[in-house]
Amino acid sequence: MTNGKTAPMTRIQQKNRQLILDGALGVFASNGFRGATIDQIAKAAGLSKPNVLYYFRSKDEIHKTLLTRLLEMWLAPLSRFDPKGDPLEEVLTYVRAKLHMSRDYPRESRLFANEILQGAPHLTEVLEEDLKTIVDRAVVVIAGWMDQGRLARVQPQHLIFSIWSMTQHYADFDVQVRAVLGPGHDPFDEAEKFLEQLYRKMLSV
Amino acid sequence: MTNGKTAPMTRIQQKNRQLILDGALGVFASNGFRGATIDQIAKAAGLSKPNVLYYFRSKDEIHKTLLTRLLEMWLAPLSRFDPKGDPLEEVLTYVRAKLHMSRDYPRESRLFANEILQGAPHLTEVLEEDLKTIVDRAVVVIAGWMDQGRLARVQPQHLIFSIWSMTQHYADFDVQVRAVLGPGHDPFDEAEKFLEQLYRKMLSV
DNA sequence: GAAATTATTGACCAATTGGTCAGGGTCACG
DNA sequence: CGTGACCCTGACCAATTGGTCAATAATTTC
Repeated sequence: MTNGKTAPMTRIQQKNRQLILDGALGVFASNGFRGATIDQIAKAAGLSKPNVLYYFRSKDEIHKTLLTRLLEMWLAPLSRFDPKGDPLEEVLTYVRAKLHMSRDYPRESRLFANEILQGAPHLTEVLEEDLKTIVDRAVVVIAGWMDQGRLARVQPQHLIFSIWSMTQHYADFDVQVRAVLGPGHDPFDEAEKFLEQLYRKMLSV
Repeated sequence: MTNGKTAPMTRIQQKNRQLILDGALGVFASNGFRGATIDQIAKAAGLSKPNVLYYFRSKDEIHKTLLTRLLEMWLAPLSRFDPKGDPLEEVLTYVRAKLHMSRDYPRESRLFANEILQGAPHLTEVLEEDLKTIVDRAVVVIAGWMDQGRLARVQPQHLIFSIWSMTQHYADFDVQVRAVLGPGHDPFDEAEKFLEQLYRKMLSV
């Protein structure tokens, strides 16, 4: 039942596991792991607490499932760099993709931020294997462009960090961004223009 | 006793309140507010739980005290922009100051990040008053430089966001940064060089 | 449509946790 | 050196919370 690969899931299992994960995503994102209670998750999912624990062995398992699913989606765009494409446009496409993810999936961004902030207790091994591998591949592509003189030379890893931090900032620090801007602003729209300017100037040779 | 202004504090009060705040900073930073327990704080401070509650009425009060103190230190460098200085150097000085704060006070950075991530339940009013006021002042100075053609024109608020997000990233997402870089890197040293390049190119007219 | 399987829940438990309190120790100060 | 204010703690409490379980309801299967 907890094994997605072999055990065939009934319709009810499909539906309820999804309800739980959806509810839990919001609860974890806005309260952190320790701050989230199974009761809150159950309520958000529209189920009873024992019923939640019927579909997931523990709170930990819900959290872990969520993180695993999330990580795939989160890292996917990084694998889409095309060495044959126009370097600057490739980077800008990635920046936009990440920014739109922050805008459209802020709960996912916050869940991830929470986890990393706490020292990634459930992610350390994934971080050091999958993540590093994916980033390393992207770094090779980017460094290639720089070697060819098609992109200004900067340390590729930090270029990637800059994209992550600035785009995720608009999801994770949303309240702060809005408090500073005040009413009458569209943070994500403005951010998109700002980031395009920034990377065009920075990366042009 | 809880009022720092009028009531004179004994040596013991001074010392123990400081011990508690120091201990609590670490505990809150690495566990979040809900994840932190008074027992952990007491242990970190080397005091008994009831003794901690002798110096602070509640866990909330410790947290609030910490945030208030922190916010001052955190925002101070933003007020130091000198309209008469060299624009690019002024910005770079601020960037360096923030990066060094991330390096030297990562617990403070994480405490702050945790609070904002949870929607800033204890900071909303401060955020919308003090923070906005300070930022608005800095925005005026920066916009002035741009009007004089001494700095490339970008939206000043987002310039500030970019500095905050990229510098704090190295404290808040430390595990991720180190996982990606692997051994043999000094994240903060590299970041300093990267950020200098970035802002020089971006802000040069 | 009955048996077998799956789904659901109220009631409960043990552990944790924020906070209290009475009583005893310690320190400053006259 | 005595006394009042300050400091500290073991024992305790009520609320919360992760998780269990026996019993019941709903579905599927044959």
